[in-house]
Amino acid sequence: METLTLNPISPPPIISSHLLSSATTVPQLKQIHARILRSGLDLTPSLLSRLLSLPLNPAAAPSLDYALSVLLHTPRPPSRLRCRAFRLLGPRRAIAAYARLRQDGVDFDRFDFPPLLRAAARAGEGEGGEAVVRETHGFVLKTGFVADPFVLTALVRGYAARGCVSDARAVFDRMPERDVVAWGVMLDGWCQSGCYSEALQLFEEMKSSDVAPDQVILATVLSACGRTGNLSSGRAIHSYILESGIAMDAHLQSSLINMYSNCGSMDIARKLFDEIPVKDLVASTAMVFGYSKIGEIETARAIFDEIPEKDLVCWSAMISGYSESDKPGEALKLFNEMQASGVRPDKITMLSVISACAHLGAIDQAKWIHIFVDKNMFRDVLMVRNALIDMYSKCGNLASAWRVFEGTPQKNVITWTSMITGLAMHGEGRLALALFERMKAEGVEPNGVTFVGLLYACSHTGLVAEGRQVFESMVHEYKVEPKLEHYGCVVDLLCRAKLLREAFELIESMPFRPNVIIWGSLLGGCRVHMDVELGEIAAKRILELDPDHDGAYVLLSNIYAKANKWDEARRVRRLMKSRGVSKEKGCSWLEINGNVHEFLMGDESHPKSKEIYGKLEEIIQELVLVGYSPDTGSVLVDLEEEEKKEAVLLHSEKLALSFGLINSTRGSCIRIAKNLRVCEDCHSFMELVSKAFDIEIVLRDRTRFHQYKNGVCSCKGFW
DNA sequence: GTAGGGTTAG
Repeated sequence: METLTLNPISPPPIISSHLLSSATTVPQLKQIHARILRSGLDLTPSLLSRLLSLPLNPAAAPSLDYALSVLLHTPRPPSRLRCRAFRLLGPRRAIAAYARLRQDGVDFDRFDFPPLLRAAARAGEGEGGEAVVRETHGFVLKTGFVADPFVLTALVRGYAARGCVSDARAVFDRMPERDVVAWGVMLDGWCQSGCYSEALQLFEEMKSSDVAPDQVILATVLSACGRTGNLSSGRAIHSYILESGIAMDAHLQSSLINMYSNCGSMDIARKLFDEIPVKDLVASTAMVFGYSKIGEIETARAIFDEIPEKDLVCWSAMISGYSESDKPGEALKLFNEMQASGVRPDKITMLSVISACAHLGAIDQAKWIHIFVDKNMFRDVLMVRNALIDMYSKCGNLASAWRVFEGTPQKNVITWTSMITGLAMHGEGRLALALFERMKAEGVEPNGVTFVGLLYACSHTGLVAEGRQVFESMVHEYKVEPKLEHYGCVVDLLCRAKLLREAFELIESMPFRPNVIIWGSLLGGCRVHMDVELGEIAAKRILELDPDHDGAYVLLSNIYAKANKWDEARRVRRLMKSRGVSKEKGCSWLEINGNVHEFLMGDESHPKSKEIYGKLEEIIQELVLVGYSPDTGSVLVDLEEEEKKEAVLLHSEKLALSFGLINSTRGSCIRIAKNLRVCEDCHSFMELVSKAFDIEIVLRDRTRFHQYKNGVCSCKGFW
């Protein structure tokens, strides 16, 4: 540490000006401070002034604490120093300083408020930010002279940042004069609170005011259009820009591209993007995002690869693109590449990576990412914890999900919803309902997604009465407007409970046009509980909406086959073939020692393929002894019965299970993830294997978990 | 006052 040579006999006046101005670090100033105290002279204002002009590191808490304590020991610090202190100390200390100064009866002036309000805007939860905004507002009302545009704009921002957006609007409305910045702050305020239609409304007001929108305003409002997928408003703004002759700068160009990308209009986005001579990083990221969203992940990757200097945001966009496009393995690979290139992830990147792990369903990867989270200071970030809860649930590890959940002190609605949904996925419907009671007791308001989870919990556990009651309370007690997916859950609930006719009536009477998912639930129910007539209707409706829906053909044909209507079954299959529709290939994943192995139906590409088929043969022989015979009801192709048996025995989850058995010992657990729903034969196969081989099997299919133990599955038949 | 990436469901 650098030290200053102090002459112990030098007289006090020299300490004051010369030494103070030559100090360049906080430790040096501290030494001088000690001398000043000994000298008996009060030089704290000069000391404070010098201290606040040093480059104080915002991350260096000790020097900021020191600055705060000097400020608090300075009697009546002048306005200039108060301002600088509010700016430099960081939100928490700035608010503490303000509280003390107010107690000391300091007369604040209009220069104090903007930096103070900025601190209040940035303060964390529970640090008193909102109180500061309200008190400042009180000052402004009491002393009319403080009502200058800077203070009022800062107030608008302060209220908006604290989530009090209607208070912000009230201040904004009473401003005698509003410049373009004031409009911008208000506009941003609505956007930050997710009130995008109000933002658009405000933009309309602005157009008829005497202040003309500039590039910043337009970029903000375009972003609002993008976030809400409001293509028509976005296009109108595009026209407005062209008509009003506002200069198209790089920011605005990127905002436009982003708006079109977000609205799924990739043709227009592409055209605008191609017109840019030098590809802007932001515009490229918007393109990567847009192509990922419409499922053109290869095109997204091509643009991503062309970006010369990749920053954190574009890496994250590409990672999340893979994660959302059913390519979680690629997402994790890219995450490793990102780190190898020296880019550090932030919490938003982590959300995508954790979500990728959840989609992958691989528990070893999940544990690894959790360790990564802890090592990299993301442990206490609520959003990250929420994502971890979901990840563990989806990886079949409910106990770990629960541990993260209970270890989260400040739970928000997403925390509760994730845990409720996790319990639902694992067939713990009653626990999910109990958790909802706890959530209510703790005063957390459920949202629409919470109710999806709860209804889902009921339908996957066969709790019909409870499910109806949940739907009732959602509408009447919580005033959550039921959306299509809520009706979908109720339809699912009724179908699983064999109340097919009632489900059909609900579909016909609900205030939405049913989509393929809703009809699919009914069709699935008809398949399980055998209702040919309703099944035909459901399949017909699905194929009207989506002629390429492979599941509809498959299920309808299964229904006919099960009802011994062979001609009909064949007709459906021929129709499917003539329309060129093919069934999505079954695919299963199995994780061994951190490596994920992929199996397709009838797959022989695995290096240990021979061994796998040998093991499968052995398993079948053992199961036949306990009465197993292949159930071919789910086989679609026109085959002889023997060949069908063979086909069902080649299902991807059976191959994965064989490989799992080769690599595990009795009493352990095999985890398999599958892209489709598990078929009836595989389901009973797994049950039998769990008993015969004394092994636990956790199978995640498209909709839920099946945990096979000692011959029984946790789904109790609801699947 | 500034455009790009985000957790729960489907």
